Parts: sequence; structure tokens; C-alpha cells
Amino acid sequence: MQRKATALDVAKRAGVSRSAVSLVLNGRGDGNVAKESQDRIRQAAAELNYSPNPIALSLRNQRTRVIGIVSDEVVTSPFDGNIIGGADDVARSRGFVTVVMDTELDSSRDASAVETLLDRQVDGLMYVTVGLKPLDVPQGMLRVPSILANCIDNAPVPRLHHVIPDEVSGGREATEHLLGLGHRDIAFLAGAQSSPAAPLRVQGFQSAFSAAGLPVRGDRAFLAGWDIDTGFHGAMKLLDGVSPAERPTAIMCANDRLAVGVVLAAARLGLSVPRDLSIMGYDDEFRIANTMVPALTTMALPLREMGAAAMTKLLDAVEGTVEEEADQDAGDPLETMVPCRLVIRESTGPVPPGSPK
Amino acid sequence: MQRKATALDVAKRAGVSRSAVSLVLNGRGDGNVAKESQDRIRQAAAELNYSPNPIALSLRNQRTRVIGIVSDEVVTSPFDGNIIGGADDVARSRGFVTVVMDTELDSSRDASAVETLLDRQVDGLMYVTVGLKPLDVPQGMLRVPSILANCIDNAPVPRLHHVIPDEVSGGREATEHLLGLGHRDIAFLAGAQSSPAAPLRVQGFQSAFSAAGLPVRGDRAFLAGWDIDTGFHGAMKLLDGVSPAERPTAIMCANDRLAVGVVLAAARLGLSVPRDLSIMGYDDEFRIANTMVPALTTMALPLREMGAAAMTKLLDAVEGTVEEEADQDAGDPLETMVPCRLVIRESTGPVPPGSPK
DNA sequence: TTGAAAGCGGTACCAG
DNA sequence: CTGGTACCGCTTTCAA
Repeated sequence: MQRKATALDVAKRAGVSRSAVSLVLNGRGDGNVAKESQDRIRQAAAELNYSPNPIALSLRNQRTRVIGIVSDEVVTSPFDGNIIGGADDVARSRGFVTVVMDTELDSSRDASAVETLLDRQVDGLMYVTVGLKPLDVPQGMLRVPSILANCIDNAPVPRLHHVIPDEVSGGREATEHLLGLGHRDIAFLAGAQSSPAAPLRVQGFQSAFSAAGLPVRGDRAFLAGWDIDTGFHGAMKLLDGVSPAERPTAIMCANDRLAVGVVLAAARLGLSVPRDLSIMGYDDEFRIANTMVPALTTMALPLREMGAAAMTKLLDAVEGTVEEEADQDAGDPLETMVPCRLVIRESTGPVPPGSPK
Repeated sequence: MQRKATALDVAKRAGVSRSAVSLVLNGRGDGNVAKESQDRIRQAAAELNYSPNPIALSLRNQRTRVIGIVSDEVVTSPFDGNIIGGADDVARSRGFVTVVMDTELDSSRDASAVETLLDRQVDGLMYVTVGLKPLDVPQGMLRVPSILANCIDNAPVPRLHHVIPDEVSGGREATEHLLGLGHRDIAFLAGAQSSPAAPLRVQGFQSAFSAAGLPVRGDRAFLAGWDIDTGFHGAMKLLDGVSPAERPTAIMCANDRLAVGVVLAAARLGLSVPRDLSIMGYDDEFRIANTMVPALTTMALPLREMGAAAMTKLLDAVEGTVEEEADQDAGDPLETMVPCRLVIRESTGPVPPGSPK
């Protein structure tokens, strides 16, 4: 492996000094270097396939054009990887590189991950979580421009901007979709209390009823969990041995896995979906929602958009002018909400004709 | 954010030269620096919370203690993230940092990701894929110690070591589990042709029959796809309207999602699992296999072990002595196979008593 | 218009 | 045992 060409190599080949090379290649040649030399330099650089050494650049400039992304478990869990995908798209398009460190839910590793990244002089930091959650922001994140994606600064007075999905309107629009199909008795398997997303979606669920002038049945929302078995057992409780008049005509789920469990329960009970029962998912989980039988109608989380929005905001701060701090205290609400997207597939349909309500 | 302490700051505070600081802090103080000075230096370093600047170190040493991990879609897809988790564990424990770049299946980004990483002077590279597959190794990977995890050098004569799961014995042991339960008519939804894993698992499937002295029914293995709907439709074809005598008593699946589809089909048809039909998955996908109803018996992919094995091998080369190249040509088979693990849960059971075969 | 030199933060060699 | 100095690769200032 022969060594890479350096600016000195280029200078020698072009018969000029290193400084000239630097000036020309950084676009400040005009007015400083003779046109002729400029051409020779550019040609020499091309011939040697020269590109400046990023490490030397970092040492010199004290900026690395690297953004550190810390995640709780985005890499190692099956969820929400597209937040990073969206963020990385934006970073690359603006000439930045992202490096990802996953702490695998070990919060004691948060601080050290941040310190490691800071040590390596990242120009900015992003923290990304699986599922909306409060975050004890590692101290180090306050020392460089930083942003939160899918999590919220868990301090008395929040200091970091966050980008999150609009869960309330997600829950509301999902409910509206079902109301629009004529459903009036809708059950909601709303996930688990531990996630802040759950109550927000319930809130949207309820507000859709209110807005439609319908009574809200509080006893139709259940907090139990996020997995297939929870969906299955929840649905069995709602449907098995219950007279058709007492059964909900639709079940909304706080994620697609719950919906899988509900579909399974319906199959066991001989109920046809969506003819006898409509089922909604949430998340639009890749290769689950769209490949279920029937394919799930669901509320897609705007993962890529969230990542992109967060990275855009972060890079604006990194490259920004001096007065961004002042700005922030002024108009910036410290919060960006990205709307969810309704995806209609096959698991929802009109309320059964003879439905009693 | 006040600037971090440098070696010069420490030297001043301790009243010595930078060189002394360097020697002492790198353990080469004894015999070179007076005991007294050593103490002062160490104390000053502690007081200033000094740690050497990794960027300056990189520039100086031409080594960064960073390992670059390139993946096709491990970050952004829901699969195989634990390979990176296992690799990262090992790297951290040996004082290395990993940086991950995901190309999101855009193979034209492979080369540039590798070049970017190489530009930043990573000490080694690992390529990780979702699902076993052949890889057109980016040229750059040949310039530093490199290794492949879950993929195989797709060149006439392979140059890079790879770490892969032992799919043949995985397929065999899964089949043996079912044979041991008395099943003789076992169908196999074997994934899609496009993946090299599929034929290997089929091979294991067949070899289990041969080893048991049973005839192999080649018409019982199907290549169709990897998703829930494929499993569902495959199972319907095998079971729906087929007389019990003609039905397989067990269905093996090449991944857990196929198995979900099969369970769904069984529920539709009123078949009880595992009483009427045993179902096996593959992968032990997190929060799918263990939360299905019934929970899936499956063949777990050794993801963390693969990542750990690959990183161990890579770091040995990175830190290794001079003659590793020679070594390699000698005994090293360029391949590490990690065994899969049978996980028995609830979806498999003894063959139905009256079973005709 | 050009080149020499300093400095980013370290390490390592070599006189003293 | 100690401190001065060169060098890693690059940018930028300053004299010539």
C-alpha cells in the first residue's frame, strides 16, 4: 500500500510551494497565484489523485465535519433505523460524515459515548432513541451543537431542541379514519404506560370522538404492552365469547405487532378482516405492515423525515453564524413536530351493515 | 466551552518539558524521568483532567484505533443489528472505537464509504450484511486489515476472511428436531433463491433425512420468499382443502416471518398448533419469535457471536505482528463458521397420534 | 506572485 | 535525567 499523495507531492510535481497548492485547491488562487501555476497545480493534483488528509485538516481547523450520532438501541434493535437513514442522507449531502454509536440501552454508556465522540472533535451531536421517550441528556451534549431525535430533554427546563412525531394528531387521524368508515365502537390497544407516546395517542383517540360529537368511552382504551402476544390476548378478551352486539367493530393498535396479534386472534375466532372486524396498526413497520395478510392499514411514523429534519437543524447550527444562541431564546420553540402519515391497506373497511350502534 | 488541557499545559504546571509529560504518561518514565517529576506530572495531569488529543495522536502515529464498519442495510433494516452489537463489544473492550456507515443497499456507495473511512485512517474495516450474501468487495478494503461478517468475497479467488453462520447444520438440526418428534412428512418454506442461505438450509434439511435413513422428498421444499404473506400463501397451498393424509405434519420455515404467516394460515383453517401442525421458524427474531402465539420454536442465528468473532479476528490482525500475511496463506482457511442454536418453544410438538405415515 | 515559517497537539530522538 | 527539536499534513500569515 503506497502512501497517499500529500500537498507537498503535488507542489513538487507542479514546481511550486505547498502554500500555492493549498490556496489554489481551496479556491483562493485568483489574485494570489499565477494562472499558469494554477493549471499546473490542478493537473498535478488530478494526476496524483490528491485529496487533503482529513486528520491533518481536523487538527489544523479544529473542526472535523463529523457528526456523532448516539442511540439507545437503534442499531441493535429492529426499530427506527430510518431515523438514522434520513439523518445520514442530509449529512452526506452537506459534506458531513456521521458516526454512529449504540449504547444498547445501557445508559451508563451514554456519557462515555459522548465523551469519546467529543474527544474526536465531532462538530455536532444527535441523540436518537427507539420510541419516543424522555432522555437524561449527557452533559457533554451541551458543549457542542446538539439535537434530539425521538426523545425529549428530561430536565426541569429543557435545553436541547427535539424532533418528534406528532403522536396526538397521529392518534386522532387514525381514529378519524375508522370513524369515517362508520365505526362507533372502537377499542384501542394503546401500548404500555412506560412510553410517553401511549397517552398522547390516547389523547388523539379521544379528541377524534369529541370532535365528531360522539361520547368518549374511556373503558375502550387499554394499556398493556407492545408485542404480538399482548395484541392476541387483548383481542381475545374483547372478542372471545362476547356477543356481536357487545363487540367492538374495530380495534386500533398502538403498533403493528399488536395488530398482528389481533389479526391472529380474529383468525382463531373465525372472524373475517375487515368484513367482521377492522384492524389498524401504527408505525408502518417495514415488511410487517405491508406483508401481513391482510395487509395492515396503519399510521406511518415519519422516521426518515424526522432524521432529516433533525440533521438539517443541527447542521444549520453547526455551520451557523454567531448569533444563533440569541436567536434560539427568541422565536425557536425548541420543538419540531413531524406529522404521521395514514397508510390505507386492507385491514380496515366499512362497519358491518347490521352493526347495532 | 473552555479549551481542553494540552500536554504543554501539564508540562507548565508541573514545571517540566512536554517530552517528559509524554514519557511519563505513556509509562516510559522510569529510567528517563526523576521520580519526583513523575509524581508532579501525574498530579498536574489529573488536576487538569488531561487526556491526549486523539486527532493529534492519529496524525502523529498514523493509526487511529478506529474500526470502520460498513453495512449494506444493517442500521436501517430491522435485521441483524446484533452483529454490530457483538462486534462493538469486542472493539470497546480492546480500546477501539467503531464507526458505522450504512449504504442502504446502494452498492455504488460502498466504495465511497470505504474511501471515506480510509481517508480518516481507520485501522481496519469490517463489512456486515443483512442475510448471508456474496459481496463485491470494495477495492479499498484490501489496503487495510479487513474482514467480512455474514457475507462472502465474491471473487474468483477470495481474499478476505469471512465469518458466517453454519447454515447447513442449522437446517439439519432444525430438521432433526422435527424428526425427533416423530414427524416424517415435513414441508420446508425455504426462502428465496436469491439468498445463498436458502440452498444451504435445504441441503441440511435433506441431509437430516438421509442420515436418518429416510427418503428425501424433494418436492417438499419450496423457494418463494421471506415474508409473512409468502408463509401464509405457502401454507394455504399445503393445507387448504388437502386431506389430512396428504398434509405435512410439520412446516419448517427459513425465517420467523414465514412462520408467522404459517401460524396465521393454520388459525384460519382451524388447525391447532402444535397439536395438529408443528411449525418451526428460523432466526429467532427479537420480539417476534418469542412473542408469537404460540411462541415459535426456531433456529437462532448466532449474530452477536458472529460479530464478536469477526472483530476479534480483525483486531488480532490490526494489532498483529509482521508475519500475519504469511500465516494466512498457511493454515488459515479464510472462513469461520459459527453454529446456530436451536431454541425450543411452543410451536412444535409430537406428531399427531393417528398420523398415517 | 511566491515561498518561508508558524502552529494545531503529540511523540520520539538526541544532544547536553 | 532532561529539554530542545523535528515531524505528522495542512492552512495562513507575512516577507521578499
